[in-house]
Parts: sequence; C-alpha cells; structure tokens
Amino acid sequence: MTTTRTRRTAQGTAVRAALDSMAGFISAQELHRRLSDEGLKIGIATVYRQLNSLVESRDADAISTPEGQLYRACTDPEAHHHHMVCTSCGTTIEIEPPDEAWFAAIAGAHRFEVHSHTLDVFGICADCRAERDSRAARDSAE
Amino acid sequence: MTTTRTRRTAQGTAVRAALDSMAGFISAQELHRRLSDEGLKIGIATVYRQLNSLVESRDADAISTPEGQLYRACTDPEAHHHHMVCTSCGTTIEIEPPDEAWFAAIAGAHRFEVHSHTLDVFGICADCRAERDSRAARDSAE
DNA sequence: CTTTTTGCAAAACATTTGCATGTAA
DNA sequence: TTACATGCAAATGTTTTGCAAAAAG
Repeated sequence: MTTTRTRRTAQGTAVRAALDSMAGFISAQELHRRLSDEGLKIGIATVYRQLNSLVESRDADAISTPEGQLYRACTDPEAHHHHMVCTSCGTTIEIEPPDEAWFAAIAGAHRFEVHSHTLDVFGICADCRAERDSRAARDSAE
Repeated sequence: MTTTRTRRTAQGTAVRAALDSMAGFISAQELHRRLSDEGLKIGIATVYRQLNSLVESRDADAISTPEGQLYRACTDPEAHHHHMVCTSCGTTIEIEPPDEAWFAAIAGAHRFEVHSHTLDVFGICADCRAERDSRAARDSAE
C-alpha cells in the first residue's frame, strides 16, 4: 500500500504563507486578490481548495459571516479558536473562554452532548477607536 | 406628519407565525418551502424581506452558517441570543452566558470596544442521544 | 510515467433588487 | 385613492465542480 501524499506546489505554499502572515481573518476572495496582486498566478478555485484543505487538516479555522466564510491560520490546532475581531481593521486576538468547564456545565444541565461551540467577540480595537475619536473631535470642531 | 406603519398581509403573518411555531433555527429557503407546501402563495423574495425586517425589529435573530443564514423567533428582544443547538433535530435552547461581565472584562483587557458577540453551542440533545444509543446497542447486538 | 493540482469556465446556491401590479388602510 | 408589500425575474456574490492541461514526485 502506497500512502497518498500531498504535493508541494507554489500555490499551496503561497496560500499557507499568506494566511500565516495575516493578523486577522480574511475571505477567500480577498486572499485571492492579494496573491494575484503580488503577481502569483493562481485561480480562485485553487484558493478555495487550499483553504478548505487547511481547515480540514485543522491548520486553519473559519468563521461564518453574512458575507461568507473568513479564514485564519490556526496557531494551536488543539485550542478552541475563540476570537475578538476588530470590525474596522480586521485585527484578530485569540481569547480564552471564561471557563471551559462552563460549557460542560450548561450542557449537562440540558443533558446535551456538546460537539462544538463558537464564541466570538466583535468590536473596535484600541487603535481604530483612537483614530475614530480623533476624527470625531476634528469634525465637531470645524 | 403621518407615521409610516407596517401593513398586515397574509405573507407577513404567515412568516411570523411559522417562525414562532418553530423549535429551532430555519433557513429562509426551508421556510419558503414549508409555507409553499402549505398552499400559501408567497415568493422567496418576500420571505427574505419579512425575515430581514423581523431581525431588524429584533423580533427574530439570525446566525450565520456555511450554508447561509438561519433564523429564529426571538422570545426576549432584550436578551443576548445565545443558543444550544441540537445538530440532529434542530431543537434550540436559549442559554445564559456565563457572565456578561466577562465580555466587558476581556474587552477591557485588550482595550476593545465591544459591539456584539456570539456564543453558540452545538451538539446532540438528550432525546437524539438516547435514540442514537439505542440504535447503536441494537446494531452491535445483531 | 502516474497521479495530484491547477485554471478556467460553467454550475450551483443564497440573497438582493428593479419594477409593474396587487392590495391594505 | 395612495402608499406599501408582493411576485417575478434578473442581477449579485460566494463557493463548488467538471475537465483538460500542467506539474510534482
């Protein structure tokens, strides 16, 4: 039996590298745009295929938004992937859930067998807030 | 000044009623299918418009999944809308966050201004689990 | 060589929108 | 009557797929 192995390609490497160098979440479309702008020849279908395979292998994780899926490199494949996302600049901070035991407790109370959970916080980060506030101050002054 | 009021229509009433009678989340497509099956003449666009308006008025809330948006009637418009969803039968239980203060704390620690957050738990409810287990027992016995 | 990956275009879906028509109020 | 709501079809936008050609091993 010959084990099937995944081949190393320029496109695959680029997608992974791009995702790794990214501060926050990014959409497949946006990622494709950036790679193309850098001169890489890559099709949108390949970006989706690479991204899906990264998620599958738990090297990336995805969150769903009304505009589609957003992807991010996953530092610790064992971690639970909770994030605080700045809706202004896209910066993402990985956060710790209040207490993993809480999930077990609430599940037990309702006799649920928990398979997964989401916990994401959205807002404006300090930098964007500062920028926004200074702009507001300027505007109201004129 | 004449206040603009929302008119009562068969379609609007049906969407709201259907959502109210629903145990869990449902997609716009699925909801449209059911209403149509019941003989109601309603277009998919109207379902989307009604659903969006319910979300807007906070009478329903929505979650994003890879397959699209799922909607659910919202019992308490003031509540924070966290759910525990059975991925087998779709039943949804509204759950209380561990501690609303936690969100404020984590936000403060990273100097974020929080606008919204999600917290959803997915798994198998007691009933579905029992059913699954009995089936498993039966299968292993044959 | 053999098999996996790619690119492209077409397809499949979810959701929104323009507009003429229907219908509450 | 007079707006607002609807239905339909067309338009959007995202993600997937079929297939022949390119590339990895």
